[in-house]
Order: sequence, then C-alpha cells, then structure tokens
Amino acid sequence: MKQLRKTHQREIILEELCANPTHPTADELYERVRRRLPRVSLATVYRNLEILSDLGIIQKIETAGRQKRYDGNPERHHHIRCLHCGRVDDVDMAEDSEFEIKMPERSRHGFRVMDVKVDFSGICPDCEKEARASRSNAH
Amino acid sequence: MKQLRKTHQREIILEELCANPTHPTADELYERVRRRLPRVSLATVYRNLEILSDLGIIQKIETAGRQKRYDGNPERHHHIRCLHCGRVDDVDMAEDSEFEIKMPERSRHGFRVMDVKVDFSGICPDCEKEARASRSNAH
DNA sequence: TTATCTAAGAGTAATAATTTTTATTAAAAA
DNA sequence: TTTTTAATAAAAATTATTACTCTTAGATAA
Repeated sequence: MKQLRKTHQREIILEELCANPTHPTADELYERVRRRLPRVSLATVYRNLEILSDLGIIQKIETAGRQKRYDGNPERHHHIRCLHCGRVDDVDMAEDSEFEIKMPERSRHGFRVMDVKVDFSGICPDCEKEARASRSNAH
Repeated sequence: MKQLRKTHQREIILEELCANPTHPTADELYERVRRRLPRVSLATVYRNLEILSDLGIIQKIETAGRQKRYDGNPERHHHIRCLHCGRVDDVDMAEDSEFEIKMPERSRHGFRVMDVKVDFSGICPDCEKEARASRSNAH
C-alpha cells in the first residue's frame, strides 16, 4: 500500500476547491491554483482531484458529455445543472423530503443494485432573467 | 427546415439497433452494421444516431466518463450499468413503484427544475458469477 | 425521364478533455 | 544525512466524438 504524501500543491488545490461553494472544472480550479502556484501543472490538478475523490475527501461530479466538476463537500447530496450555462449548484438535503428513491435490491435482469445517481437539470436564475430580458426586447 | 432523407444506411443502422435489446456503443453498432454494409463509415453511424435521437426515434444513453450508448426504445425509462463490465440494461417501469421521485419546482438557489435523471449502477449477473468463481478458486 | 438541388455518404483530419509517460524533485523514513 | 519512492512539471499520447472535404444519391421539379 503506497502512502500519501502531504505536498504543498495538494494542500493548495484542496484549499482553493473548498474556498468557494462553486463546483469548478479542473481547468477553472487550475487557474485559481495558478495564482498561488504559478508553476503548477494542469496534470497535477487532475491527479490530485482524482486522488482526493478516491479517498472520499472531495467529490467528483460527472455529468455525461460535459467536463467533470469537483465539489469540496464530500457528503452525499444531489446537484442541479443549468441547461443553458452549465453551472452546477447543490440541491439541499432539506428538499429531499420532496423526492424519495427506494432502490430495488435486484433489477429484473438480475443486476445487484448498488447505487443510484439522481441529477437534476433546469435553468439557473441568471439565465432565466437573461432569457426574459431578450424576450421582452423582441416584442 | 431541412428534410430527412430515407437512406439505406440509416435504415440498416436503425434496424440493427432495434434488433437486439442491448444498448450498444456507436462502435459496437458500427461493427454490426458493417456486416451488412461493409463500406459504411463510423462517422455515418455517429451522425445517424445523433439525428435519430434528436428526432426522438431512439434514445441516447449518456453516462459520465463513458462511451455513449444507444437504445432503440425511445420511451422514457431508467437504466442500470454494470460497474464491472459497463453493460447497460433496462430497469423495468414495473419496478418504478419501488422508487418515486417528486421534483421540486424550484431548487433552493432558484433554479427552475426541468428534468431529473436517475441512473442505477450495480453488478450484472455474469460479473457476479465470475467474481464468485474466482473467489472460490483463491481459497 | 431527366435535370437539379442538397442531404447524406465515405474517408480522413481535427478536437478536447483527460491520462500517461519520463525525467526530476522533494516528502518522509531510516 | 542518506535513502527511498511518491509526487511533480512538461510533454506526448489517448480516445471518443465531431468537423471537414469531396462525392454520391434521394427527392422534387421540369
């Protein structure tokens, strides 16, 4: 078992990820980290995000056909993505009362069900406002 | 508005996709189509799968970080993916009684919620059997 | 039927996000 | 301090998918 080393790069990457409640992509985070470590490599950011999410310290948000995003909060919670600008926000657990998922133990074809992933999509307030503005201009 | 042409390639692609209840990737389907149309191009398969799913004739199964798969059944239903081999199967609608999702109208941050995607993952019967066999060999 | 228009085809090159490789550096153990 | 090897920087590779270019062939009109 190979042991984990505490490197300066890794510390800064984690710090920057946790500093904001946004869910940056690897390259967005890279830009932020670069302000503090100008010689850091994008591959280092990717590698560390991979390691940290494997360890359950952070969370990887994978959405089909889009860049991966990363969440400094490792706790299980759902996300909503803006269909227009791609922005990702948390869906509060308090709202979970409004939806409920009971997993079957086996799917009909005999799969042992181990996890279920719920992803919301919609339009964020900013994009909605923008759309409304351009609509009223057109008329 | 550009009109759709009925081409031989498109017909075969759709036929082959619907022939099996599997959910092939573009290249798997390409191999199948190639047996009937040896000169077909992979790009043609991709283009037609795109067109057909845009029209709602088929369904694109997009899972983060993995190849897209395609489903000849356009009706809304859930899927389960094997974490080991990547195979995708349908989760029957009959089972939907076991889980229920009520969408909130707005997320806490003011997103207008428009859709929710539910993806199951687990271990398929084949991989489970295989795992069991290799475990018993080890002891 | 024949001419015309253009969607769609084949084949290939390009793209983009991510991962791997290689040589070097630096944590941490000895 | 020396040694070990995980982690880094930088570059190259990978891989699925898309775009491009030129050609072919459905569909419509003459």
